[in-house]
Amino acid sequence: MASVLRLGELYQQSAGPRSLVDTIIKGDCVAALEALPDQSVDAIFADPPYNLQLGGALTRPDQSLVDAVDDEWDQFASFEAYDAFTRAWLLACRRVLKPNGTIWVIGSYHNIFRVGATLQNLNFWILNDVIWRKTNPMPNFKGRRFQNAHETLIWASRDPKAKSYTFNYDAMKASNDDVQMRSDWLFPICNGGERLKDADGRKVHPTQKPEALLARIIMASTKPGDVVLDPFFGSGTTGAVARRLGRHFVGIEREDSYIAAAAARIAAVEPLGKAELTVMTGKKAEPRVAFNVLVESGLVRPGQVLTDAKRRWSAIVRADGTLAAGGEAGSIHRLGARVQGLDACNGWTFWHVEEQGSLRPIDDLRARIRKEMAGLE
Amino acid sequence: MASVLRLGELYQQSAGPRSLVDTIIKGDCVAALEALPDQSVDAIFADPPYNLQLGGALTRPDQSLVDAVDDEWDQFASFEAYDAFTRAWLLACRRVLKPNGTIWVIGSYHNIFRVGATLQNLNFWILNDVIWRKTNPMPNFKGRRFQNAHETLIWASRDPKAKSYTFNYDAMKASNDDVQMRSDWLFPICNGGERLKDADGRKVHPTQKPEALLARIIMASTKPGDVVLDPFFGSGTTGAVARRLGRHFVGIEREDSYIAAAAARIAAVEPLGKAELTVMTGKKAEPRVAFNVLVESGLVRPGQVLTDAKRRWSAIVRADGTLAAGGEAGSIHRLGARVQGLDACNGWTFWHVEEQGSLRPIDDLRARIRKEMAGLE
DNA sequence: CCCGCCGCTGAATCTCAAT
DNA sequence: GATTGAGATTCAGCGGCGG
Repeated sequence: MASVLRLGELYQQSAGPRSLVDTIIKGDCVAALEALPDQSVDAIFADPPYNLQLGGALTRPDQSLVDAVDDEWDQFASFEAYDAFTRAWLLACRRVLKPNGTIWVIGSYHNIFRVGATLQNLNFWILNDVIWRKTNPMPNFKGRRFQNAHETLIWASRDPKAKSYTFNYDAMKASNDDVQMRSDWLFPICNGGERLKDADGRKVHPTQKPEALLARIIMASTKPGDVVLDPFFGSGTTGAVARRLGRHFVGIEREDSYIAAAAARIAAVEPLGKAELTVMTGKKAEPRVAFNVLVESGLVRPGQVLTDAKRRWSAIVRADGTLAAGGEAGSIHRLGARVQGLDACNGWTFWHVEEQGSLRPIDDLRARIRKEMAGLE
Repeated sequence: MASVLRLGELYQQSAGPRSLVDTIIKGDCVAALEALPDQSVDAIFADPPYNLQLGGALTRPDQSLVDAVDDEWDQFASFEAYDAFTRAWLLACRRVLKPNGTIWVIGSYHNIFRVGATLQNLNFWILNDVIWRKTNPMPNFKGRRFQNAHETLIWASRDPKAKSYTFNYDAMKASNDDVQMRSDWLFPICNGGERLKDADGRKVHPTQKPEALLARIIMASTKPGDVVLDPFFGSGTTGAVARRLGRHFVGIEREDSYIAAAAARIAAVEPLGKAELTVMTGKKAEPRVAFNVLVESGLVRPGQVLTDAKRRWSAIVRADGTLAAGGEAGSIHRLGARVQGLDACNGWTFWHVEEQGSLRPIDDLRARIRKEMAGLE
């Protein structure tokens, strides 16, 4: 039986029969869940091990070493072992989830497909998959793949018949400039002051999630006073955000160091008053539009000739979204600099296309695309 | 055995042994794939049935009916049936894929988790999951979920050991404002003039994919002249884009109406010329020039002093094309690593020579040699 | 006090040809 | 197949430090 750590008297109303509310239960996820009654939590957020299967060490171009997630808890012998683990904790979660409750699971391509298939096999009903787009992901240092710039969340109800799950549609829409909240969300990764550090300045947990992500999840799919279970509590982001937003939490965690850090973190949280429990909206930057978007959209054709404003230089558009001129090739910026013999050049304003007899900078074409994308971040 | 429809004489060079190249094979995916030899295609793009499992009819707020994907080919009795189907066509694809080939599969949350898990079970190696963010997705009319604004693609190599798969990293980066291409892509859904319509103005295929999406995929992961297989050819977007971009295609499709539309569409495509199709490459593709070539050509003299960009370290050039510093000697790379106390170092960018008062990396001198060499060809 | 430069870092399945 | 060695490879953001 797992031992229970109560967080002082964070919530008076949690005393009595709901004795595990607002606590961190120390122990293995499946065993610890036995302490909870059937159908006792309103929502679940789960950030299970991703089973990354990393190879050797990875260095950046400056030869510094990437601090890999190589913790023991992320090691599985095989996909079968990972599937068995996934099935076990999802089944345990299913028992304690209320019939109209929903579950969120986050993962990467290493594990999320197995998690999603297992969810379906256990008769959970997927409501959405949601993409967390990272504003500042780690680059692909060796240039062998696309930059892995997102993680995937699955949001599912307990079973297909459940129609009365909580979804605060109007709050989501109102907080999103009065258009429906989409399934792709943009947030920075957790760093800076929010990132928990130990006395030596080292990160407390290798995969601490940003509070903004949990805030969106909790605001979207729970009501004030609801109980949110996190079976892989880690640094306690779910607990901190739940408390701030006037929800209750139950955390399960095996490692003492994580439990201690999470407990201190949550104790320091100041719950918001009822009035402030409205959703915060993220800033929207002007969408970045790269030159290949013009090519792919057909606004600029491969083979088309670009010139500068005075037709002193010209270049040919290639299908891969680069330019070629005089045996050289490169991006619109590099080649613009190259033909002029400069170190740098803004290709958007330098290169022009002919339209109805007059020259227009390709920046005008980009503006057209941006207009179509307006509001998409 | 499937029947074969040849698309006129689209490609003269495809006659003879490669008799199925640039054709649409009519038939069931798995059976038709038997017509292809082992390890005969460079890349695969697959847009399999999504197994949408839609309930009743869906109406918009104005009571108009949403034209749902309710085609017979999208109906499966169970997840088990869908898994068996997925496993069968992926195995057949695996056989015809070259060892260094890659496969793309697109799907939604209804099916992509099962597809991803099956890919892993069959020993495909996931390289990225890529998110197609839609600029103009259909709203969620009932307001019960987030707007489903994306689809997911999985990009995988044939097996984990395959390291030489095609990825045109430099072209992707150069066309993306000189930063790495991310795993989230923004494209409009296919409509307007690109959307195939029949004589009555009805869409020919319910899930026609945008050409821009296929263009990015083909430009990123194939070379000109490669063969791209699409086992669920549908309206032939893969074939049309492959032909335009100087790649070959093989399509497999069951329905005559789709085959006819695709054949007409592809026949109308104008392939781009060789110059427009040249793919941007990086240093890895350049001919090797050893440091001693610089010494032998006199660009660098024995006894000359090299330093790093900030003049923190220096070394002396020896006549044999090695460097010496502080009693140590070795290649430009080894010695660069040595003086910095690192495991590795790119000597070409680390070491500099003084020229007219300013420091230039010896990589610049190498570029000069390469330019002379290029003129000799 | 501010600005710029520099160093550090984040869930990462991350080289390749020659021998 | 394993080993060796050349040499190619990063984006956004935070914080510290110096001018």
